[in-house]
Amino acid sequence: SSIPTSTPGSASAAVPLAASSPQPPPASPDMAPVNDGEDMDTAEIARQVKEQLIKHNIGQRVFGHYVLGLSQGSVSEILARPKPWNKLTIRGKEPFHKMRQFLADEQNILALRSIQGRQRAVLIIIVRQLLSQMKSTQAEGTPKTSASCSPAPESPLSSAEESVNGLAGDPLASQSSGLKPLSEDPSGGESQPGTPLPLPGHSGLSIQEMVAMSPELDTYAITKKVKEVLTDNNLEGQRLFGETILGLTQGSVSDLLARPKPWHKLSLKGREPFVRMQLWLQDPHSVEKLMDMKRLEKKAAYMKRRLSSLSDSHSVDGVLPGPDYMQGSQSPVGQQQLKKPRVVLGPEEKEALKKAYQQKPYPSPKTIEELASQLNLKTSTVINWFHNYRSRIRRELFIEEIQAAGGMGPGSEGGSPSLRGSKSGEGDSCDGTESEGTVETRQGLGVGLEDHRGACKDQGMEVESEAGGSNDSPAELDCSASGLAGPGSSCVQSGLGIFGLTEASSTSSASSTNVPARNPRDNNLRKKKAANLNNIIHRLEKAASKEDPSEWEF
DNA sequence: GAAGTTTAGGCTCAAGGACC
DNA sequence: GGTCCTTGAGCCTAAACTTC
Repeated sequence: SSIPTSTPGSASAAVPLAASSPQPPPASPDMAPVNDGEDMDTAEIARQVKEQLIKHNIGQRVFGHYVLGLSQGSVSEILARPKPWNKLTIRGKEPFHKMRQFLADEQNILALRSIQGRQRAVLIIIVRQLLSQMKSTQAEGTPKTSASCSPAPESPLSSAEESVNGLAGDPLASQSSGLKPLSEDPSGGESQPGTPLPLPGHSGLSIQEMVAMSPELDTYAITKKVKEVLTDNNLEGQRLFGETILGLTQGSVSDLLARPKPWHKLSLKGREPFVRMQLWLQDPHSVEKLMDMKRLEKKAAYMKRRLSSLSDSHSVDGVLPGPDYMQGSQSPVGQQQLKKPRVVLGPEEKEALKKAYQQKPYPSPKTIEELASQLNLKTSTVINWFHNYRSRIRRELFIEEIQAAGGMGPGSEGGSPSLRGSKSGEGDSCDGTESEGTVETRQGLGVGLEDHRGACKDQGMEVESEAGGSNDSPAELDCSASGLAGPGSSCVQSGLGIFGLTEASSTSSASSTNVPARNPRDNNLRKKKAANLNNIIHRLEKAASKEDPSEWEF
């Protein structure tokens, strides 16, 4: 009700999304007076707007569309290079009036955030309708196999389709976008990534809807719990769990479990596996089902072996099918020839790239060219390496921060899984720990880490400035004492709202015994960073907790 | 201001190698 | 042989930048 209506001028530009979309929140005529007498700090307004957009995960497109009635490009321009007030025309000043108005009332911001959420929900509903139409028009006689419903990866519907089908109780129809079209396996014998089992309960909601409505989940606690459950039940295989429950490959599961990202750093899509894990943990029959799958797989593997041994004995002239032939029902040879061999960088090449990274985390095209020619690599390989390295360093660094923050997360078990048992010699972990392997062995070294911190400063990743040195929040406090342990807290996420994970992260105290002592300088730095991080998280959560997902309309 | 292009980040897959 | 970890690469999206 407090959302201002659009101005007559901007109304034409601000196109409503759909009939179900809410009232757009642009400023009303009375709220955006063009008062030429006043002087506005356009840079400050732009900065604050930017901050709010980032904080609330609101895209420039949505903001421009609903608040300013401008395109994303224009919003980017205004926010990145706001002109001084005195150089703006009356028309040019209008967006700043609207932005100021937007900032003035938190309801506006929250409304816009819910619009963003609802846009996604509306999309899902549209896709759902399209799908049901498609299904009804499809020939009913065609037997449904996992392959027959498999969307091409490039299909824009594939992801949403998977989400819609995935929980609609139709496991056969649920294929993720990760599935390659060539994976059509009429036998359906092998489980594939992208065929997660239907999730328990919530049958009316798609996974995306659930993700959108989910309160903040403690990703560390969830992965920890999942690992525990899997280990306790002799279900260590990441592949089975990934393909059956998450619809992901083993590699992805490994990554997720070893280096879970904090919830607030994940996009909606990135949160999906965690919601799936959370729902899986809640299912009383989850372990049973997975064990059944394991048994079935074993049986299938046994049958396959028998079959292959039979066919071997019948093969003519020693023409033996290779492993690829066995895996894919289509085309072994042609496919094999099309496949690019994986590039494996040698230690010298990695070393050279790392050195280049330390000097410049964002190398110019010229530098990339030079590096590529020096190392005899393709430029795309060099670009990809930098891309991946930056990304992984960020993640490793964040985990480090969380560890330092007080034993939450992977560190509470005696070191991040990514740090635990790193391969001898290989030691290419992005955290700069090289081959030291464990946290313990890193004790006292601290060299690589510092180097990377330096590098990340260059990238503007330093969080210290974010806190602005203010210590008025419970930043320095231990989570248990800071009052952050309530719902929505990332420190002790014991109450997880509708998803209700229990005893999450109950082992925060364990860290005190497992995290080795560091040198004082390192400790101070970590404490300071952790404090700032807590501060940021606290402020974000405080803001986020004001919005009640149950009020969302779908 | 709109539209097109470039760049970076996020997510994921899957190959290759190491470990058990 | 099965499993896990690491990591190069592909694809998608959002933001920034450029052109008209």
